[in-house]
Amino acid sequence: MTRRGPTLEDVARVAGVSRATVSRVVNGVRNVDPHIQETVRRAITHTGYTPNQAARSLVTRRTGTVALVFSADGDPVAARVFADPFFGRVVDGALRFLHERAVQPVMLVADSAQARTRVVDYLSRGAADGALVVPLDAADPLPGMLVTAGIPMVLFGRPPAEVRTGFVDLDNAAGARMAAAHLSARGRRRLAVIAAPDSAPAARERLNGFLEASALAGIEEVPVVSGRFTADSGRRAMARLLREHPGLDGVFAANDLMALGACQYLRERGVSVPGDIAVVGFDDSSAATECGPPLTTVRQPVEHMAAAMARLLVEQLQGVGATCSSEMFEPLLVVRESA
Amino acid sequence: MTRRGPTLEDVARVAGVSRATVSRVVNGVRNVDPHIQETVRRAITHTGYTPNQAARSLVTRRTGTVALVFSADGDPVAARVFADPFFGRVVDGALRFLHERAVQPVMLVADSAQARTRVVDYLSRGAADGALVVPLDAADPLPGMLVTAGIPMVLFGRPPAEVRTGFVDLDNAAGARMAAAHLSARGRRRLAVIAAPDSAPAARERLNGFLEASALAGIEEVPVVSGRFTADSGRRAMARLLREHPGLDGVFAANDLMALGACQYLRERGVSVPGDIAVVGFDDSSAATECGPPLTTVRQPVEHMAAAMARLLVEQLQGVGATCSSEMFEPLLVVRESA
DNA sequence: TTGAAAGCGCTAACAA
DNA sequence: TTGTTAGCGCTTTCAA
Repeated sequence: MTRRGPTLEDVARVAGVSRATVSRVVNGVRNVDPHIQETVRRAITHTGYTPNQAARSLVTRRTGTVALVFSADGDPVAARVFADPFFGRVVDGALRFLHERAVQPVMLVADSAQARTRVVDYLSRGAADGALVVPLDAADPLPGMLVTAGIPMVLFGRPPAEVRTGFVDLDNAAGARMAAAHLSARGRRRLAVIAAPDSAPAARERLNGFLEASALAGIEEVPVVSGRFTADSGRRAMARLLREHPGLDGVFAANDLMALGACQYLRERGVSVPGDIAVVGFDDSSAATECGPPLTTVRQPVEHMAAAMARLLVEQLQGVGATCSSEMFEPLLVVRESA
Repeated sequence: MTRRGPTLEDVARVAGVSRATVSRVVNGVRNVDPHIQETVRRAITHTGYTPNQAARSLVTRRTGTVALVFSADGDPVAARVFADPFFGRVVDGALRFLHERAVQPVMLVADSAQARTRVVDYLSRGAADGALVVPLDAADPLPGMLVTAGIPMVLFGRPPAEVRTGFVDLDNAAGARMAAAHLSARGRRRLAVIAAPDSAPAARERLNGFLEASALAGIEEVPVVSGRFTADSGRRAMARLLREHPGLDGVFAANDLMALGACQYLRERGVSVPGDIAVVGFDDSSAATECGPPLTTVRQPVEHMAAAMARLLVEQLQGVGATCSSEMFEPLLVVRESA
């Protein structure tokens, strides 16, 4: 199993030059006689030479690789990540950018304490130059661990205050304001919110933005019930809202999955959406289109955000950017049938 | 940006021993005095030492890393891979196995000629020890390229005859025969198939198996419409079948996502499933249970297959297994409500 | 059981 | 413009 290919030395011998010259040709350093360059190239194809990454990294302290990490605190990440096109959009945006920069992206999954340790190890050993981290839950300990380990990284979503790192994020409050404006423009006056735990900063911003815009529209009393980002928690929240506030005509949920749960519950109870109650979600994930009826929701420009995340990391690695720069993005209201 | 941590040398100095001894402790080689072991361990935590992967790989010719590659010949892989729970199961099965063997899996995406070259380069340079390749189309050139480059690899699905490599595969024809037998046992006689492009050998085997078993049951005329493995293509195929063959009472789709799309369409048109038309899928992915009604489907033991793929590769890397061993798996009919 | 020393294959100063 | 040389940090003989 010891694949031992030709080395620089071998190529040098064949080409009749020194190792250094071959290295220069391989790495495209100028100041090499075009004629010799040609000879060396021939020798390279002739020998079938491929650079050894380990040897290279040992001296450059670089791998040319960046990790894209999907991280969650408890459940199997794979089942979640590979069932929601949202993540496909993240991958697409990040990979496209990195490819253009000749940086090789590798994807990692961290869905247990053990897996997190392994990921931190992997990066600490220098197997990749930095990490783009997509945490599925706000309470995820991985970002903190990476900061502590001194790994260059950029996060998808604003980190907790104590974790100092670069990130990209959406103007969640603005998105929520759009949702409120849309509902009130459609004449809905008795609004409610299915929010999410305060531990997720994005969730709080969405709630606050919605309340703010409702107030501006003259709607003061807006009942709030908290869910946990899951469809099931959404349906439960909807049940409670319906029980305690029977006159509702509009609901905003802090993500699509909860909006989906709410719609399911309403449909089962014979409440028409949007006839009786209009529902607006957030994310524009696959759940939005699969919902019955398709969700009106607030869309994040995920691909752009992912590309920006990659750019921030690359700049940081090149020593151009700061280690903590961040970038904000604007959401977009997508009107479908639910509101 | 030159993260330069403590080295073996530093630890050795602190512990008052030689580099070699520290190396032995780090790598758990026996024949080290327990007392000294303790001292070294203390020195390691004290200095915050982490091994340098490049230096290590340079001498061992190993990275302890294996690549899981998703590969397709044309379209953006990410959008497809991250929308089909099937791939989540592959990832889950492979990762679980590799984690237990202390092998770090990294996932790569190869969806263009350029990306393929990069993946081959990545592996040729020794950034990972081998590859588990999941080709989305049969015409995919990547497996051939990797064989040529001498990269240890195992494929998901049987490769073309000219590509000599290890693989795992499902008896797709047998699964499709089960589907046909089930439908005809339930008294369905007017069957149709939502197939997939011939470029996917698994898809062709499923189609052939179904037609073969239908013929055996005395059902000769079976209309076939091709989808592209997505829910949306499934709903479109269903629409066409319904239009062109209004008397259908049973449909077999080459994967669950297309079956799901078909069910959605039927429901919308007020066609009862399975009352009017029975639907059978293939895969038993999470789409099967999320479908309304839950899908009767042919289950692939995907996790087992992926684990086997990982095992074959690891054995090959350890010099235990042959470079070309393969393993076949049997499908299982899972009867739910749709047929 | 431990240490000394020889590389692994490459890049990058520095000389020529 | 090219070659010489000194490491990068680690594992692994080989002696002691």
